[in-house]
Amino acid sequence: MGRPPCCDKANVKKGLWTPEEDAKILAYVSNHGVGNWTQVPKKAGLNRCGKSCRLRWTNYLRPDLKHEEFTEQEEQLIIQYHAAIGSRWSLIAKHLPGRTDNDVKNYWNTKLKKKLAKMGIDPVTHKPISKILSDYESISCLSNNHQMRSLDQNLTNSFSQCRISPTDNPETQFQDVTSFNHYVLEEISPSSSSSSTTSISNGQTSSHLLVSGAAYSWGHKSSVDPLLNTDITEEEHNYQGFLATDFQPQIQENSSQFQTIGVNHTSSKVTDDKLEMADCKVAAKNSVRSSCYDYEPSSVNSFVMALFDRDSQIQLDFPAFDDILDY
DNA sequence: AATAGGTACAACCGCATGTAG
DNA sequence: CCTACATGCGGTTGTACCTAT
Repeated sequence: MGRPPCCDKANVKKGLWTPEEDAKILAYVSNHGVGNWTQVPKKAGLNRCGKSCRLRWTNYLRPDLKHEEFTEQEEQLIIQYHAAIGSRWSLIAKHLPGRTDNDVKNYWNTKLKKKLAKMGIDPVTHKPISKILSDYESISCLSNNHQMRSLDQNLTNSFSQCRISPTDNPETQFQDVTSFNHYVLEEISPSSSSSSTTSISNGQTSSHLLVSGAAYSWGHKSSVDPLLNTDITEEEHNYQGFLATDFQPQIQENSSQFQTIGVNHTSSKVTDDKLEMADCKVAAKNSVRSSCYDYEPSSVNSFVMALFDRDSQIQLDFPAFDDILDY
């Protein structure tokens, strides 16, 4: 029953790879191509686990990998993606040509976390640390107080809200939607409680939505928090300025991955059926949620609200991640 | 020169999911 | 349909190198 084991785990070599071992992997791949990693140790003459060989190839030996320092632009992209989707390193790495998930993860853990902390920004929530601390103080004051019930009510409300993009007219963001099936979201403005209609094509690719979403969440210089619609702190303003300064998503005309990233967010077809399914699902769910919008942010629970709020925003902006955030 | 502490990053581990048999 | 392995992923560890004392 089942397949035979890939290797004898007790007798395989572990630890750093030697140049000779690297040469064997490279020779094997150039002769046989990539894949069938369980056979690689035997055929390449290596005393390693196939899984280890695959990892060495994907993280280090692949010819398309960059081995130089991360650029300022890559750094800002990582921060923006992390703010939007958290530590989904493989997803983030897909948008940084020549970088692996391991590269991005290591760079985040060794450099970027510290850099943000120095700026007074919490690397987990991407919110000012001073604000988080004051929110924790406020929350701790609630323990003997029946305000907890209203907090609970507000959390419930946060799940059911939709919010207007703080940037431009959505119609300018999603062009050419008529060529695809598209879905209509009823979105309720938090300030006016009035509704407007936004057409979102299910033909958007996740990469385009990612960049546009991250850019308008953090890349503008407004003095209003795009998530909470309240005044922001100095640290937060500086952080947004830091991300916005000289930042232009890289446009590579001949690269399908980055072809239409930019200010227009022109539509492009999704080739992955799963993405289309996710878009449909979220569109339907959001249209239901929007009907019961009734939430006013308060300073007491703004930290917790910000977390749930951000996830709601992500679900709107990045339908492909719906399953991840569907708690 | 010795060594303790910090840093960077390669590699491993364990889990979840997909799939061959 | 079930079992066990392959694959992909994120978290963690190990180790080489650097710097300060």
